[in-house]
Amino acid sequence: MRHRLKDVAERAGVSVKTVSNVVNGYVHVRPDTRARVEEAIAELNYRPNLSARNLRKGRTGVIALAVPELDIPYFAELARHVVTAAAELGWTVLIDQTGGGREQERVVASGITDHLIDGLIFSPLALAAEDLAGLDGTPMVLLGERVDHGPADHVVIDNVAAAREMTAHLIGLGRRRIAAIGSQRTPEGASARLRLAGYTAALADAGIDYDERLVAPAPAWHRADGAAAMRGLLASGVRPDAVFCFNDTLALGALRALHEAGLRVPEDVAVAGFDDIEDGRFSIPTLSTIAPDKERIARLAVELLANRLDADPTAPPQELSAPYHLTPRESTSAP
Amino acid sequence: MRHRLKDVAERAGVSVKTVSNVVNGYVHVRPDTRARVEEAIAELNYRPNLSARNLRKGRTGVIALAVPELDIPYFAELARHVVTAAAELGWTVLIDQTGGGREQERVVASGITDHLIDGLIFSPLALAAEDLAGLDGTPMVLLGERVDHGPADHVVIDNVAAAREMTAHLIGLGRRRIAAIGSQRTPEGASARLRLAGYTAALADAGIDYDERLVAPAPAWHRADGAAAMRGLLASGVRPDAVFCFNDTLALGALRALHEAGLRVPEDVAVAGFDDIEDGRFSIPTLSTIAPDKERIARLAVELLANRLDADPTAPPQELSAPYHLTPRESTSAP
DNA sequence: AACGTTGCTTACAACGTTGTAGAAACCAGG
DNA sequence: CCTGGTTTCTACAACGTTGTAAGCAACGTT
Repeated sequence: MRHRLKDVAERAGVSVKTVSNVVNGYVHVRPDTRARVEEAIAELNYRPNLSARNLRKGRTGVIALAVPELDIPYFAELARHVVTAAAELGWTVLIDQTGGGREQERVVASGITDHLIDGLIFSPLALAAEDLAGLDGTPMVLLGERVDHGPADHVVIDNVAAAREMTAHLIGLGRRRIAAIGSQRTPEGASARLRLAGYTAALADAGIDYDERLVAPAPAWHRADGAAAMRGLLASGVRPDAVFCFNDTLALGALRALHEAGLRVPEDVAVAGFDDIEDGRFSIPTLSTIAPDKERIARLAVELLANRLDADPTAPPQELSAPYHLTPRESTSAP
Repeated sequence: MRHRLKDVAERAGVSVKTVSNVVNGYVHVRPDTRARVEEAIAELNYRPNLSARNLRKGRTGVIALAVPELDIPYFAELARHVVTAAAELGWTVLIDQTGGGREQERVVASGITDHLIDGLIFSPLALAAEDLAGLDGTPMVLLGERVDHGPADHVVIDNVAAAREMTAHLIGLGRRRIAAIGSQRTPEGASARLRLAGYTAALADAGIDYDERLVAPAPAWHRADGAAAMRGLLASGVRPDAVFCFNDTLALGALRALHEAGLRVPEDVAVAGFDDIEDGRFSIPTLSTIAPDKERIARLAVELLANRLDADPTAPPQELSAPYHLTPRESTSAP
């Protein structure tokens, strides 16, 4: 049923290698030979066996993208861009879902690199630098937070600056009791730490005292966590007039909790998020956010990988920064 | 840098095949030999070359999941479940994004099956039965709409019954002018046709006349399309007291448009969706929806694939049905 | 006529793995 | 110590592809 080069060769009356040459677009093939071969290929509906080709070439044409969870919209949107950018280079993307635990991420980082993929784009939550030490072979690009001076390329955005800018935006609306949702004390919370740092820096810039009671932790960054954190803040009796959520799903949860509490957004409480996911453009109210250039992030990651594959694989790791911009919407509009 | 069976064999002082036997858990290996080999494997950090193994075995351990768009939450959630179900069988999932066009889907259906994957789970939008004819080899499971009596297994939910049930639910609230958003006349719109059929059936059941002006098409099923369709309905002067959207993202867009028009949900207009995506549990108001059992769908699909791979590959195609249930939330609560 | 040059094609080996078949070592029972 | 059976191990070939090197025409140049 499934044909091989040999079958095509017999049918066209040429050698196996000539068929291979036609398939690979080698120039020195007589037009009539090429035509005969192509005809045979079409008749047999021949398709190359990629495993064999990979074995021979040492390349698979497949890269992996590992993200914590696909149904977090940010990662899904990112995945789309990575798939698109990779397709332009003729690569297929194998998407892996780590679940975000450190152990699972370690498995992905070390395990999946089994010759099946040429490279890995990895958006880790929990992974530490030492987990990456001694990984042989497969080139890797890290997305998001720096795994401090790890041995791999990475693409980041300036979380501190972005968080600071968003907090300053809230202050600019005249808000003074600005809560933050999403802090994390675990080692996994690298993004949380940086965004918190931006938040406190902006408060300091404006001469506003940091109030610990206004900072709510969130174990994960799902809608439910945002809603729970917001309810917690309201129940504790602090009365924020603005909330900076460390990502958009948290913010959507917070919007929901505020709605349930009968508070108006932005009149009573302004709400800001981070990530610019599609939902935020249609939520009620629409959500102000930090919009990282996801397409750029994806493209840079793919290019870094391509570089490491084609050029010097031993070059020192690079860190590239992707742009973002603050996108104000209804949830922080002036009343 | 990267080691082969041969390297391990030399280090352990045994033949290549013995190492292979150890790696594959073959029983008749003396404990001390096994120990020596395992030690060598550990020292060299040996990992099998999957391309070579695949070439030899004719299996890759990879299945593909092809969906139109990853950043449509329904597909992202589905993808998560498929990845989880496949992992239990030791399979890796390669996720492919077709974009939903017929030509692209045809390429995926015929092209990706290039020996790189053992099977394909495919959620097509546009694909027609004739595109699947004459696909050799790779087993495929279709999700969602039946490609009429195509040559492949598929997992469906009863769209007509579900849509009918939801429409009846709206009628049960006392609504009589019930709009539908999401109809499509293109051949791609198989889901749209079935859900529309359920809608009209429910109207007929209740003795309500079908009013064409209440049915709004949507080229795609994104939030923006839902919002646009809703605005269109309102602008046209029809005054629906309920809207059944053919999926949740359309419904979220419709909620937004209603909000902008100053209409209250559910007091003025009840809104219902389909798919039960996470957003709908936190939107304002929360969204009534049809909740298909996504986990079940994923599991059935993976099992069908496993069956076809391990058991009789020539068995006649099966069609399995997954359950769903109507989940009422705020957007259709009694005023 | 002998010579390189170029264009086209081919035989062979190799990529790293595992199935097959069989050799070697071991064991138990006579 | 031999016999027959089991356990343990190995040599070889094969999976389908492509790189290498080399062969064979056909050509134009000396």
